[in-house]
Amino acid sequence: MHIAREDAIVSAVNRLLAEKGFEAMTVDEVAAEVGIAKASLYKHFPSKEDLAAAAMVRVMDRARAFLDTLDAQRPPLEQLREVARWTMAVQLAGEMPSLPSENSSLRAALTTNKAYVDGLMDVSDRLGAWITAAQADGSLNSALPPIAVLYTLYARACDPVLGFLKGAGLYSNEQIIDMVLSTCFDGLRKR
Amino acid sequence: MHIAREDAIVSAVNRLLAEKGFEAMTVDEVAAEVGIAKASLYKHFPSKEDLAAAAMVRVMDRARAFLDTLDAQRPPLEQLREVARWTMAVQLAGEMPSLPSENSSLRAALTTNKAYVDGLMDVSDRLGAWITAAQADGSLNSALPPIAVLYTLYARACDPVLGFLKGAGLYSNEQIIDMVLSTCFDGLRKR
DNA sequence: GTCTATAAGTGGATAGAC
DNA sequence: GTCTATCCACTTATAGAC
Repeated sequence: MHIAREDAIVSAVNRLLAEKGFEAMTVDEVAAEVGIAKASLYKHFPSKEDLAAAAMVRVMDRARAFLDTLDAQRPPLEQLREVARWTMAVQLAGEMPSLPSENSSLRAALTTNKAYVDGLMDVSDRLGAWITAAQADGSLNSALPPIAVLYTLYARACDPVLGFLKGAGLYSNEQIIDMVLSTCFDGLRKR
Repeated sequence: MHIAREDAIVSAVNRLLAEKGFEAMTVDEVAAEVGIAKASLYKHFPSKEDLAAAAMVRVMDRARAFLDTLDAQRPPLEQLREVARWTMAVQLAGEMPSLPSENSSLRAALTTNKAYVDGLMDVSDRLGAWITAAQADGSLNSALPPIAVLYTLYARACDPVLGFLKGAGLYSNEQIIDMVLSTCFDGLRKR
């Protein structure tokens, strides 16, 4: 009923955000995709920003659920690689919302959304633990500040290289992910 | 006179595109920054897309001019590294237009703009030659298709990691560029 | 809660005088 | 070529009936 409908709304928002981004997505489209009137949407979510925030909260929840499935016994660098693989798979599946990274009304709305911020903090803490562990065991470059590693991993979720390579039409999704994983962890230089 | 004014227009467009992106930039803002009426703008450029295309053509010209300054005697991998460094410096200086990479009216306008396409092809050809040379001399990972390397380098021009690290406020522009250069060419894994 | 209808505002583009 | 003034399509958001 109520929850199911809001779930359908968030699904539509998530898909449209992945396809066109926040600015190009219109509330009319969301309502049309859900099959309800626009005014009804606003009974569930008070603004377009809140719609996008709800989609981001869901993605963050999906990420945390994925982290829960990982085998805690495996080496930390492997965990990080699996996380990067997952984010790229989500993006290639057309399920990763694409948001403006700066100077937007959406940024302010997101930073004041407790559910989103809490989720982001949780994910960052878990990744941060693996990063420091991987640097301690010598598998990750210790010259890089952990924050730079964290951002580099987050950036895989919106890497335009995935879309470019997909557009080239020469490689499967798995090949694309493997190539970008290679550039991310092994670098362009020959090992 | 005419040329100087159009140059001022393109400069304003370039700055606003770097600051806010194509969709968030309004033609009113461009006119206000140049100090002329909006209708006058449209005497010089027939559409907002053409404004952005002109900015992209200028960036492409700047890139080609930079390529001309490189010492052709140096190893190809060094050339590629210098190109990546340059694109990141331009971005950090707030002079790199940020455009939607897909599904936009702008994409169509750009692909039919001969000056832009020619410039892009020229740059791609020059980078492509260095890429294959670097793979031949063993300095660049030969398992990666050259197109994947090319896109990876292009992506440095719009890498959100630069802005994230700048926002952290802990590092200088030079440090940020060196870190991202390291992750790009050497990878996250320990060497 | 859902709907139709519309308010309120914005942005790209243009008409027409000078 | 530049200006003022305006048009028109579109978008977010809301009012009010059911």
